Amino acid sequence: MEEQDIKRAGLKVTQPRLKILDLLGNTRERHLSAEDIYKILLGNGDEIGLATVYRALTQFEAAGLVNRHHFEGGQAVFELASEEHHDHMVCMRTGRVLEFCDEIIEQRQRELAHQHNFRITGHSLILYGEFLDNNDEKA
Amino acid sequence: MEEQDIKRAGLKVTQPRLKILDLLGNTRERHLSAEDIYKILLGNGDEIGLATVYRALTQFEAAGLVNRHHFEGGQAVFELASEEHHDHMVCMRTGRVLEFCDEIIEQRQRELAHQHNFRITGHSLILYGEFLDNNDEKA
DNA sequence: ATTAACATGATAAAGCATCTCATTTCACTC
DNA sequence: GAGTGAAATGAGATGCTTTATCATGTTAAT
Ligand SMILES: [Zn+2]
Ligand SMILES: [Zn+2]
Ligand SMILES: [Zn+2]
Ligand SMILES: [Zn+2]
Repeated sequence: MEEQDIKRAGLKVTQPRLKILDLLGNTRERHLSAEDIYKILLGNGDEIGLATVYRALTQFEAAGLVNRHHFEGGQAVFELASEEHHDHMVCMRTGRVLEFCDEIIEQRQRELAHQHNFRITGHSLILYGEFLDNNDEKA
Repeated sequence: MEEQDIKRAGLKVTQPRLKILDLLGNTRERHLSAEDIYKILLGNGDEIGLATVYRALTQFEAAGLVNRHHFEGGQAVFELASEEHHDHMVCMRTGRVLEFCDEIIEQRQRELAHQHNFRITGHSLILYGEFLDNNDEKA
């Protein structure tokens, strides 16, 4: 339950925080910008401020509830943190985002880091391009 | 010669453009932000505007002379385009950047894209962390 | 040298994100 | 359930990076 997540993060359980987590968990587009979230909630008739959305997302990120990604051009996007790590393919035509995780790549990153005496704390792998089939925004 | 590069890009050969390309080619820190470049040139006694730096870099990027990267936090960084592609390890402690290229990872990216009917037009792979040896800013 | 197109740079403006602060809400006690 | 202090909210101001505007200056070809 979202309430437990918020409490575990050492934060008060408030309406804005619940609304944001609920939205992130129940939208079909996993990756939303702060402004997306703000506008969707406003559209739902909820009262919320953009500053609150940014604040909550930053706190959720610090607590490991949410991940932030900087896709090319524009705002950062946020998604509910999933158990297993993944990277992203981003369609420059439709905005569609596909998640993937490849153990060969992940392993290779660790090897390269080790070779260079580098301790990895995080990484970002994003493939930009376009999907050749057209089942993009259909159902 | 930088003059040829600029002409080939369909741009007029001007002092600011020459200075910027020259700086990018002759500094030991390959990866510089627009403001870095602006300040270094000012410090050299050159007269230049920040807007010109941004404009020139954007034009150089469009011409393939320069690559832009969005490392975490803050400004984009620019570097002279090298013949062969590479990715980056970024030290969060010192700012040191190490370039690498791993054919296994590159190949795997192509395979994954193909599997998902995705045509890659570009990608970004950045490892964040810290170097464990301390030969960071020495020599 | 003339000229027309292009480039420059100071400043304004845009876009994204964070900060400020007066007011409200939460969580806990009695 | 009312009282209380701490934390959170939201409107707006502010900050930071980047782009747009536009009057002036420069380039390159005649
Ligand atoms: Zn990964
Ligand atoms: Zn994702
Ligand atoms: Zn690569
Ligand atoms: Zn590089």
